[in-house]
Amino acid sequence: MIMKVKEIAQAAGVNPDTVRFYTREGLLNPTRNPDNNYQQYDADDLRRLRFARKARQLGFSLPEIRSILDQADDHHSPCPMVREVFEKRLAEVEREIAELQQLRERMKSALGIWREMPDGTPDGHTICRLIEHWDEPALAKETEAFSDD
Amino acid sequence: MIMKVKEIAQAAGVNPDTVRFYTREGLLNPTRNPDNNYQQYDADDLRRLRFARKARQLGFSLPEIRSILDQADDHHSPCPMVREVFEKRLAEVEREIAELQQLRERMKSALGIWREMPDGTPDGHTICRLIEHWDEPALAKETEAFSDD
DNA sequence: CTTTGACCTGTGAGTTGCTCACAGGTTTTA
DNA sequence: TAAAACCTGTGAGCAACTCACAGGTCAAAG
Repeated sequence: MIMKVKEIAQAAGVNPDTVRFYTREGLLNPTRNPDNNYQQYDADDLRRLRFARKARQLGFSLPEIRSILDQADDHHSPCPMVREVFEKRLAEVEREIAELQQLRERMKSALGIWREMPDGTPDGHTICRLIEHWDEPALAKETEAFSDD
Repeated sequence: MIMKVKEIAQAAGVNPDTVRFYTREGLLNPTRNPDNNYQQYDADDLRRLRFARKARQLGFSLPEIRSILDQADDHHSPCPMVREVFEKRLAEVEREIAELQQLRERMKSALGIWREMPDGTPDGHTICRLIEHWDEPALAKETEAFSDD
């Protein structure tokens, strides 16, 4: 089963330009139709493309995906690298969640405070002032020099 | 209190190049030292810079921050836009959290299944196969054409 | 048979928010 | 006085696409 760019793109639910991009990035290895120089993708390319998209959803980078795919090509035995990357990624996801949750709590409590303020719902100025006094959760190190205004 | 690039950068805990970048993006309005053409930042610039950094941590974009800052400059009365953007951003954060949590659960349960498999800890191949069969949580629409292999 | 429209080709630029490199001018320090 | 450390603007690079462009190809309609 051979497909042209638009066809494989449709089959995988992606933008044809993404297919072209993945092709030039070496994730897909289509052959050529010698008559017209068009790219010819087969079922294996489709599998690779779908794999790549799913791995992207998991947060793998394109170089990571490419090396996974390459090792699978080489029949290069089980690749422990894949598992390593997967667990590293899981840790990242958990860290991102924690950060975002912290952020959400701070935003929500800020909104709550504003709502309870005498003037009623918070206006823009109030919020600007609040952001100004937002505490930096990290990377506040050499902020001591030139002590504020 | 006048500061040069490196000084204000240090005071805000950012890279001097970020200061230069924000300056050319119009977030900071330093004056010039006519003697040597150096940029001169004052306490107000520092406030703007710190505000910008905090707003960035909340996920505001630079254009958003610039318009907030500009409206504050115009003494343009409380800007309801700010509040709108803030609440929009909060909603985004909550959506991101939900997505990441879903992702985490799927990754963890996958790892759990692998660990319980007869062969012991999952190898790369197993994981590759699992990623291949990962269900797409969304955007699976016209995936029907060219029904897989 | 030719035109039209939809597709294909590769390449280059735009997106976001920085960060770094470069080449040249200035100021400080030894 | 010369080297080190700073300043200047501009331009490129990062990730992962997305889109625009110019030109070639192909299927169907006139």
